Amino acid sequence: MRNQTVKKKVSIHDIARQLNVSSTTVSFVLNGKAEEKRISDEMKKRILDHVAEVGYQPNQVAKSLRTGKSKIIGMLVEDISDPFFSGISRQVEESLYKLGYKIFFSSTENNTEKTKELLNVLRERQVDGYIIAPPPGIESEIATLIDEGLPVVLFDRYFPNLNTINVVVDNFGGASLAIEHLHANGYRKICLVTLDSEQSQMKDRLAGYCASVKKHGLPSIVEKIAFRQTQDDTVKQIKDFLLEHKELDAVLFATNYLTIPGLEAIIDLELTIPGDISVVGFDDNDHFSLFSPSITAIAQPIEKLSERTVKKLISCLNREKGALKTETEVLPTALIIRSSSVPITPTDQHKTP
Amino acid sequence: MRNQTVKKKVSIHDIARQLNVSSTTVSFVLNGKAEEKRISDEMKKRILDHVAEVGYQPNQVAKSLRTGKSKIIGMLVEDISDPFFSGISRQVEESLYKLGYKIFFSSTENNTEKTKELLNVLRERQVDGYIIAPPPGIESEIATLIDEGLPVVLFDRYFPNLNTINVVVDNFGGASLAIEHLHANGYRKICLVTLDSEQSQMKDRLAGYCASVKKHGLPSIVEKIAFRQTQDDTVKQIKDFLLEHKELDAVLFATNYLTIPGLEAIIDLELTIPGDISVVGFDDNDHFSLFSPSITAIAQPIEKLSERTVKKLISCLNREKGALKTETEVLPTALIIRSSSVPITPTDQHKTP
DNA sequence: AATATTTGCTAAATCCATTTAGCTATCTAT
DNA sequence: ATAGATAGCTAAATGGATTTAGCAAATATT
Repeated sequence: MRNQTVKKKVSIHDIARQLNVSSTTVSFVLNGKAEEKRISDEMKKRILDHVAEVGYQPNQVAKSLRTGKSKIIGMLVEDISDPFFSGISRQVEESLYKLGYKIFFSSTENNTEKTKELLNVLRERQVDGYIIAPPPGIESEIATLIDEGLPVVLFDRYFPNLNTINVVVDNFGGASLAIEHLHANGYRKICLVTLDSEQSQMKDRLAGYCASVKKHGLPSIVEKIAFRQTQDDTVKQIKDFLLEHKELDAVLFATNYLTIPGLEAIIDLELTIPGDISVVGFDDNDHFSLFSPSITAIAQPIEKLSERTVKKLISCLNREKGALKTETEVLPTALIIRSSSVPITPTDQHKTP
Repeated sequence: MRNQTVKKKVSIHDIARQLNVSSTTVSFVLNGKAEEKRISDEMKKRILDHVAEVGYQPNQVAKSLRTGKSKIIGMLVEDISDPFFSGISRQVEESLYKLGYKIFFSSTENNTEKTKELLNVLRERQVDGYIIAPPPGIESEIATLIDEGLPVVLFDRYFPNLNTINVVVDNFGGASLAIEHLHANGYRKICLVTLDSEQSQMKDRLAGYCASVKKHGLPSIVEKIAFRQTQDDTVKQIKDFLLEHKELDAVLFATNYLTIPGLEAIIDLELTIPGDISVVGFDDNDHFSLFSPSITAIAQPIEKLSERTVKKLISCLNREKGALKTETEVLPTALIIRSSSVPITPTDQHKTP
């Protein structure tokens, strides 16, 4: 009659005691080892019935401690509130949930120190595997995880000199696609507004841009935005840049959180799209078709990316101690053509904004 | 020379053995109970130095098992890829991370059964507290958590007949704000497009709409959209609705994932905003200012909501067994006026789309 | 000097499940 | 009748921490 408020959870020992059997037997039955361990069908039934009746549920923490497995995956994204990452997170969570895994999400904010801490926390919690969009400077920590034989899959970006399993999109090809499209539509002074970043996805997009403009004998005009700055500063910087480069007739924004401030900058300057300047964004967005004009974009295959990432991780988790084949899977991007990049009209040709 | 691949983790016992002390002493020192337990400063230093040197880190799983605390919060949102929820998740994660808590996120998809399972998983994992945007039909499970004295904070929606701690926005007031604004700008046939849902936030928005139109003697025209249907079906339903109600001059969409299909429907019908129909969305979005026309919206205070939710949970977690005061905190919304709802012009008056 | 108190530390129990090693009783084969 | 096999179950160790109860030595008190 004492502890009414806090219901004591029943343990496997309570179950065993109530049935007058040993907890070993109960454990065997509950873990599907009845035959293997030669537990009689009668006993099995008795235990299962009673467990169902009292609604006993094993303490997962104790289980994790003993087995070293947690059925938890640690997932580190750059920013859970970014549509690209939250989209992937959602899909990954759904797939893994169906396989009985739970997920720890955290935002790294692309911050090396925070990520180190997060990895530490995940390790202490004995997560079974890792899905990571790594920030810069985290190579050695990732290498350590790999060395210890832990299942790790990197996505979105990776470290070319690290033997990891990676799932990324064809950033080089995506950027090329954008330039080819703009070029075909008559644009000749195409700039790239990108982040000042050494991460693989950004380097590849830059490389794709450079290769394409070079191929067509166009000038290479690149503006790099510092990573950690306010949205307002970014808008300001892009405005300044556009004012200094009045010759531009098109701009490719290298990532979704440059496209938005970029559009703001263009609107602030009262330039018309695509009359004064044509726009393509790397990374599509649900809303781009509702913008006016609608925004042409390089779409990343979010579903496919999630699916492949999960598949890789799962095969990693299930592998029988065998060495895991490290490989980088590259998924194709798609050009979604909308009105922000319609073919240049004769009268628009070489018009200065 | 054997186990090169799998580094054995050091335990507190290893530390104790290496220093020739008992693990009890090490534990006391590491948990800041040195004075309390009268451990000499000399011993304390010896232990701390050694721990730092070998980089020992306590196994959190073992710790959780013993203490019953996990330093993990379970957070259930409707959909982690929805900007409203991912925004809140991001903020909550950041705040709680600073306080040493990690978070389990999951998307309920507003699905009662999935949520029950999720709550079970969270309980088994011994999370220290819960932050939940509850789906319908989950009252008794929530009540159970409360009965067991577990820290629970509901947000965005709640159950009026349940004694929980809730943090929500003024949905009634927000909807009223929208109608007042539309009315003041000359609109007279204002409909509400909402979800067919009994959840508190939706009921309150509907009530706010009804009260406001009634106050001004306007007709009450409400279209309810089934919750679980495809975006395409939603667009179709809204189109049909608009075609059947050509008298409408303004529409309030009750939630962000109705505003987007709603705008699509309007574009498909080749209606102009706000010429043919004026639009206000409940729940603002970063992109609304870039739409053309830009979209007027009722903004929810995401930061404040996150902050208050975390604060409530923390005080719950830290409370000294005392009864927690159950209360519903209601935060104000703000009307962000943009061009989708500019004052009606004389020539527009009572124009039929 | 004898007793009481304080200091400084530790053995062992505990949290709850899994798993190894092994025991007893029954059955089979010779 | 007896050794060997098998069926059916369990005691105890284990994972890695925290925490209770308490011991021995040093110091203080009378």
